[in-house]
Amino acid sequence: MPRPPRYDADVLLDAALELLVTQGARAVSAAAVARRAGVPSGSLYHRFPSRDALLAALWLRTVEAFQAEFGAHLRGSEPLRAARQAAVSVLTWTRAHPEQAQLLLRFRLADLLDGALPAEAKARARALRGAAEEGLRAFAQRLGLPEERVRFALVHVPYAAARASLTRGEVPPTSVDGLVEETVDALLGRPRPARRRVR
Amino acid sequence: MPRPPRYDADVLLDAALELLVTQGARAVSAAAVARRAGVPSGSLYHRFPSRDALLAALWLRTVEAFQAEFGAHLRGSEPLRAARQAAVSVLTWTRAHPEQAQLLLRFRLADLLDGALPAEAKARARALRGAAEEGLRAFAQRLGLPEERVRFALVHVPYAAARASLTRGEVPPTSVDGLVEETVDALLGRPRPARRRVR
DNA sequence: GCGATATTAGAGAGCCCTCTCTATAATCAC
DNA sequence: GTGATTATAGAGAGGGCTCTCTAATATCGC
Repeated sequence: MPRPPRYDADVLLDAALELLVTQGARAVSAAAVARRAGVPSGSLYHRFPSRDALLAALWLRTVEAFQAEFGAHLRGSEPLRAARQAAVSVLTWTRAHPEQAQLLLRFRLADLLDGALPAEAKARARALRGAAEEGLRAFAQRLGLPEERVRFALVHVPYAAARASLTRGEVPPTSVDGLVEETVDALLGRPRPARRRVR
Repeated sequence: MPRPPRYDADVLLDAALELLVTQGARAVSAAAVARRAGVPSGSLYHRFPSRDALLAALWLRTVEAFQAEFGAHLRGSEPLRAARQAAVSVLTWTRAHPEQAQLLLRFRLADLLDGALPAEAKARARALRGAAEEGLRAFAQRLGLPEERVRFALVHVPYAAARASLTRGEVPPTSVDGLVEETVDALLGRPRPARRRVR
C-alpha cells in the first residue's frame, strides 16, 4: 500500500480562498497558494493538474455547498413561506460563511481561470447549473408566477442585499433580512395591507 | 513646442476595458493592453506610471460617468418619481454602456490592482465616494426614510437586476424595468392597491 | 535651420509564475 | 526485508510581465 497523503486538498482550496478574498483574483497564483498553505509546489501539482483546475475545484466546492442549502429551503411545504426562507437563507449562509459568500458574490468562475474550464470541471458545473435551473423552474410553477419574477425576488434581490455589506468587508446586518422578506412579499405574495414606515 | 501625442490615453483605457470584460482581471496586463491598443509599451508607461495607475484611471473614468447620470436623476423634483427614475437609469445606462456597466458590476477597484491604490487616484476615489454618500443621504432625508432602505431600493436592487443579465452576457431586458419600479414603490412609496399577477 | 521640448519606439533586466522532472520517503502485503 | 505503490520535496526550464532606459522623431518659436 502507498505512502499516506500528508496534505489534504481542502487545505489548498482554503488557502486559495483566503488569497482570493483578501487579495483579488490576480493574487491567486499556484505558487502563492502553495506558499500560503505551506505545501511544496510539487505536492500542489500532484493533486491538481493545473492552476485552473484548482480554482475550478474551489469554485465548485463552494457553489455546491451554497446550493444545497438554498435548494432545501425551496422545497419547503408552504410556497410563500418557503420563498421567504430561501431568500433569507442567502443572508444567513453569508453570515455563516463570509469568505465563501464573497467568492460567489464577487467572482465569476471564468474570471478566475486563465484558460478554458477543464473538461472534468465543466461536467460538474453543468450539473450544478442544471439543478439550480430546475429547482427554480419547479418553484415558479408551484407559485404560478413567471420564472423571471421569481428569480429576481429569490436570487438577485438577496444577492444584492448580501453584496451590499460584503463589499464593505462586513457581514450583512440582520436588519436587511426584513427588507428582503418585504421585497419577496411584494413581488411574490399578496401585497401587505400597510407598510410600517420605519424611521 | 513639443512633438504632438499620437495616442490618446482613452485608447488605452478602452483596450483595458475590453480585455477586462472579455477575459477577466488576470488578463489585463500592461503588456496585453498595449498589444491590444497597438501602442508600444513605452508609450503606455509614458502616460501611466504603472499598471495599477492605468487600471485605477479606467475605474475612475467609469464611475464618474455613471454617477453623473444617477445623481442627476436623484436631484429630480418629485421624490418618488425621482427615485423610480434613478433606479431605472441604472438599467438604461447599462444598456447604453454594457462594457462599462460590467466593469462596475463585476469588479472592485482593489481587485484590479496588484498593490495599493496610487495616491493620486485615492483622492479622486474618495471624492466620488463622498459625493455618492452625500447624494444618497440627502435624498433619504427628502423622502423621510432610513438611508439603508433607500440605498437598498435605489442602489442594490437595480444593481441586482442589471447584474442578472450581464453575467449571462446579455443586456437587461426592458421587462425588468417594471420589476425594479415595482420594488421601489413597494419599499419607498405607498403600497400599490393591487398587484397585477402576470403570467 | 536650430534649439527646446514632448513623445514615440522598442530592447532588455529582473522577477515571478506554471509546470515538469527526478530523487526520496512512507506505507502495506507477503 | 522486499517489492509495489503513492506521496513528498524542491530544483529549474521556459515564458510572460513590469518597468526602465536610450535613441530617434515631430513640432514650434525664432
